[in-house]
Amino acid sequence: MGRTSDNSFNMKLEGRKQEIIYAASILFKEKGYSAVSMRDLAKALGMKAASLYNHIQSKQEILATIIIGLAEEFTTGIHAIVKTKSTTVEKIEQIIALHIDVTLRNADGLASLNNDWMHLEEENLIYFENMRQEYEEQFRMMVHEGVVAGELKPHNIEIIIFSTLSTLRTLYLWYPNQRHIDPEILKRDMISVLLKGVV
Amino acid sequence: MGRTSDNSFNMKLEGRKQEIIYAASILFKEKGYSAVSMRDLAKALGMKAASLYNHIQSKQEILATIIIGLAEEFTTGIHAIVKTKSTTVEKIEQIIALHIDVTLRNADGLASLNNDWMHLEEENLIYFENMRQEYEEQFRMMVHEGVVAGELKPHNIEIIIFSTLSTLRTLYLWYPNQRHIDPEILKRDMISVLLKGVV
DNA sequence: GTCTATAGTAGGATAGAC
DNA sequence: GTCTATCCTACTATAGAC
Repeated sequence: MGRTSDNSFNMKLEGRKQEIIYAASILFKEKGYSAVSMRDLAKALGMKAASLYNHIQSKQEILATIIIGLAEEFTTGIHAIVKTKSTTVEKIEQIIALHIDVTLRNADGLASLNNDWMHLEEENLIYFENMRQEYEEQFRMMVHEGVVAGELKPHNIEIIIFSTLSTLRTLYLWYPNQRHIDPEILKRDMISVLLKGVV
Repeated sequence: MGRTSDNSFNMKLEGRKQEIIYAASILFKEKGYSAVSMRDLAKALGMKAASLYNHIQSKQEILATIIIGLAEEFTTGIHAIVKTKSTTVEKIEQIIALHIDVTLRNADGLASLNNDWMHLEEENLIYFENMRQEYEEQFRMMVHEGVVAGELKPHNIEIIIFSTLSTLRTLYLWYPNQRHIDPEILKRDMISVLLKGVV
């Protein structure tokens, strides 16, 4: 499956295909990509496995569609944030908001992005790894500038990056159990906890 | 495989079995339990798949041995911490130290605990889920007491628990790339970042 | 304790009827 | 667009020689 030879990632998918991707996201979240069979997926949709192939080319295509679309959202998002003329703290606040927004929209898909990206193949694996590395690099530069400017405490930069990103990346596991929290209040509290601590 | 009918979890394993568990931990971390075959595992150990069964009963036993042992370490650890007559902040500091210690000792195994626990079967799945729930409950009570006593800021308790645990649970992914950091300095900085924030 | 050989099952994917 | 039937491969695990 070539990345440039189809249109799976950026445009809206036809109805049936979108249903398949959506059902797959849920199953992949529960058991992981490798443990979900095409028969499992078909059963969840009330059809037979063979019928899936009228809508998708392969199991691999489903995984790539889920992951690459989300990775591109994060890439686009952080580029927009970097460009703004904000303070470092404001930029980090916007990154927290970005993760919360994406999580609210597609928590299930984020499970695959976090746990099953290594099962991507060929160009998609490389493409994903490059996006992820670039994302971390943008974040790293941001934190570095914040420390130099005296906005952030002079902690080990890697620890700041790790502790912040690990929390944001795991939101997909936690938020579905906390739907009663208003998203705006969640953003405010998350910003407060991550930036100012709990003591 | 019954939990009480063998001694896999608490005592030291014979040499060859331990090598198998160790090699499996690494492979499970890289690709996940379901995507690692017994042939993959055997190849990593320079033997044939059939030979593995002279040392272990099933693939499932390997997973359970990895996960249950670690879960019991955390259970024992948090019970000891709860019993101490420390302030809440001191207890949280001890929990951070506990996670760092376990991660230093067995980062690979923690990948299975975090990502493949749902592939445990029967009693082991129930046993694990109970331990995990109890762990979170102990943590929750601790944070609650800290807020009531005025030691912790009156944030949403669930957000504090989530942000702290998500970072500690993801240490296994991060620490192997940061081996140059002295464990004691890591503990100190992690305590500072998680409790007092970065601003 | 390791091997070869293989049983028995389940996986992804395709062919062709309807 | 969905189905049944099936191909081919890969999986976990066992049997039995050495």
